[in-house]
Amino acid sequence: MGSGKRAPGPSSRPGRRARQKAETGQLILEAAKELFAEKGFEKTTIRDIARQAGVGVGTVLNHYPDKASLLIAALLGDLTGIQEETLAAMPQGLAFREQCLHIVRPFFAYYARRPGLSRTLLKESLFIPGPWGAKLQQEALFFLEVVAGLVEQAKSRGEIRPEAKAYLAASSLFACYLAVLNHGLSQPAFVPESLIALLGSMLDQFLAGIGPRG
Amino acid sequence: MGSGKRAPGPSSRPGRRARQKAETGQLILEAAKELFAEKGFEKTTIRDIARQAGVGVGTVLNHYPDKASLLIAALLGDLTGIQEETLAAMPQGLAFREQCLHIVRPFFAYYARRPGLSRTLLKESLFIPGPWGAKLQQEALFFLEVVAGLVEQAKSRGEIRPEAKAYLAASSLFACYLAVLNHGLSQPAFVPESLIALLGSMLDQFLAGIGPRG
DNA sequence: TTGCTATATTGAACATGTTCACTTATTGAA
DNA sequence: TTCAATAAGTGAACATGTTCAATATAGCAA
Repeated sequence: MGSGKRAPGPSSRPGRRARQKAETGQLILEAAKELFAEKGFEKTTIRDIARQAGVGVGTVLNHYPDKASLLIAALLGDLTGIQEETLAAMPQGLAFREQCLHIVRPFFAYYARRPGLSRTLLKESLFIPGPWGAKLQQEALFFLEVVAGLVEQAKSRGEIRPEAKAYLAASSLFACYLAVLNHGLSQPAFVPESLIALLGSMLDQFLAGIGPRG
Repeated sequence: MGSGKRAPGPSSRPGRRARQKAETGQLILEAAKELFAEKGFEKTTIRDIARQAGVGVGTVLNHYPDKASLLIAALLGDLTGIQEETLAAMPQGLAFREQCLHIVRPFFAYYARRPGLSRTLLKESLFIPGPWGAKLQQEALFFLEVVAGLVEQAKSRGEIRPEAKAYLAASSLFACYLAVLNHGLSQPAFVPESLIALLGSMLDQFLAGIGPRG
């Protein structure tokens, strides 16, 4: 029934197949990005994506196991890009608190530009099977490592007590980040500034502790 | 096409309609509980539920706006029950840390008995529209209030410094609770004990703070 | 060139959540 | 009692994510 490859092409040298597959995958991804951005996740059907990419429906699901994976694929590149930029542009001499907020700010700005898709990403990202779910989780784990590293650096500056468990602290802070993000996305309007302020308060409290001074 | 009410019944006194509706809703809810518990959320179709309840497909969706709401309805009663029991059975003289863990333990035990449904609940509970989503969120907010109240009590016992912001602290702790829950449900086996231990460590760190002593 | 195998592609078929026009029962008024 | 209005109930129709057997191509060996 199918007509095989879309564009047979004249050349038959080795590597052709892999290149074709990569190109098709890219075509699908571009179409998905465009349509998700334009119409949102739920209003975009896989058939829409296939049509826009000039490809059969089955081909889309051959490259990405399900629609949620397609969303992750569409946004993950942006997210890792933001992460890299932000870490590369980390100013010197910032306190731990400000370092954390410096990382978070561009992410919140990104979410603010596409609250609908961000909502869906946050929701769909939970318990996703397959390689794309794993990639997203890997990204989160890398995030954790980064924050844990910042904690260690802050220790050496005397900003954080030496006996504090860095990874545990990073986990708690990441939990707060996600909770604040969830709260922000649950509001009708996503307001990054107030969310950053909220996260800042949490950071302060976490640094100071709430137990009796001693 | 439809045959109207399932059991017309002889009596026609007022209030009949409301009672019938409540009964039908209950029938549907029981069927949903049973099937969700037996086959899990995704393997249970709305048609299954309708058949088990002896009711048409449309009737199910007339009582609950969508499948996710049906899951919330099926579990929410249990959750509020656990909450009430746990609060009523709170031992006297417990430290704040132990009070928190005392509340969390029965919930984790509940999730451990149905990890699949708990996963789905956690995922589907994000951004659910309609009355059932609101009910679940209300439940979470009540939880927050309870923890904030415990913080205030701990203040008066001198266990928590007076200037600590109670609601902010409760929010951070709830965030950690959710993150630990998510982590546990992401593992192949949900092990309450180790999760409780993890949450305990977070509580300790949160009470002590990680900033320099002074 | 000629076959053979593995792989990419395809759309029809399927499963299932959801919508909706229609039927029937309840209720209160005439 | 009769009847009009309202509400509850119903399943066919629909929309869409996903599966899969069929098909065509690429890569490669003889």
